[in-house]
Amino acid sequence: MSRPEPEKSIPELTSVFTALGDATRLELVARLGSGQPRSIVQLAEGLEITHQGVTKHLRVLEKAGLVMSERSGREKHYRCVPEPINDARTYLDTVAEQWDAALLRLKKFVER
Amino acid sequence: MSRPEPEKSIPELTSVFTALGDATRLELVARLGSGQPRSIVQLAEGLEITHQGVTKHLRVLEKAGLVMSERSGREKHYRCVPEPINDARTYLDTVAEQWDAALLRLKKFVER
DNA sequence: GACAAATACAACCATTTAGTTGGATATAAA
DNA sequence: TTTATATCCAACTAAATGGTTGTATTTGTC
Repeated sequence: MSRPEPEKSIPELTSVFTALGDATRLELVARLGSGQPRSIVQLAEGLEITHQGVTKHLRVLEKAGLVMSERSGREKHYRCVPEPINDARTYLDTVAEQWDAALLRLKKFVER
Repeated sequence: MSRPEPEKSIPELTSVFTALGDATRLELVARLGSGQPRSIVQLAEGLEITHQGVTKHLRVLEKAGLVMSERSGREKHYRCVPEPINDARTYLDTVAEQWDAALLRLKKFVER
């Protein structure tokens, strides 16, 4: 009945969703989930945009808190940070629950 | 171990995430979850943007498949459509699982 | 030391986005 | 029938976004 009370602030949530709202970044997210931390060139492998383009996408992910980076020699290694994804998941859970309930109420209402 | 194989296409997913990546639209999503279908003016109530602005946001939500609209007299009523939210949820579930596993592997690796 | 590789910084461009305003159209209410 | 309400369309603006290029800096390799 009550609206979703997010644990994280709305701005934090929107920045996570915005970060996920791009095909290239979803690809990076997928790549970072399949193993060790990876450098920018590694992550850019096979993508048809420049390294700079990838760097920008990684910065978006980093600002949203989805990844962390660490310098190692001349390379910069990015790794995934699961917490924000889980926050977003939790939020979507409550929204989905709310919407399902709303639809149930509506159905009953239509049946008089 | 394998990357998330989305049920829905990547473009569909990104448009859902993009639609959720805005505070006003998250607010609309919350409002639509708490009851009957609502008109544009009803949805715009209390928001400090114009009706046209709200209309635009609703169109983004509709293109992403998150809401449906139906004319009723001079009003247009919007209601929630849960499926895309659930698709997004499912996707985040697999990503989170993948990331947790990646972090576990990394931890074990660091411990030699 | 010279050269190659990985990243960083800055400027630039085209497109999209969030928002506005103004005027038109359709419907409901007086 | 006049008037008010709800939406729609189109044009416009400012800012953000996704991408590029060029140059510089650091670091590893020969």
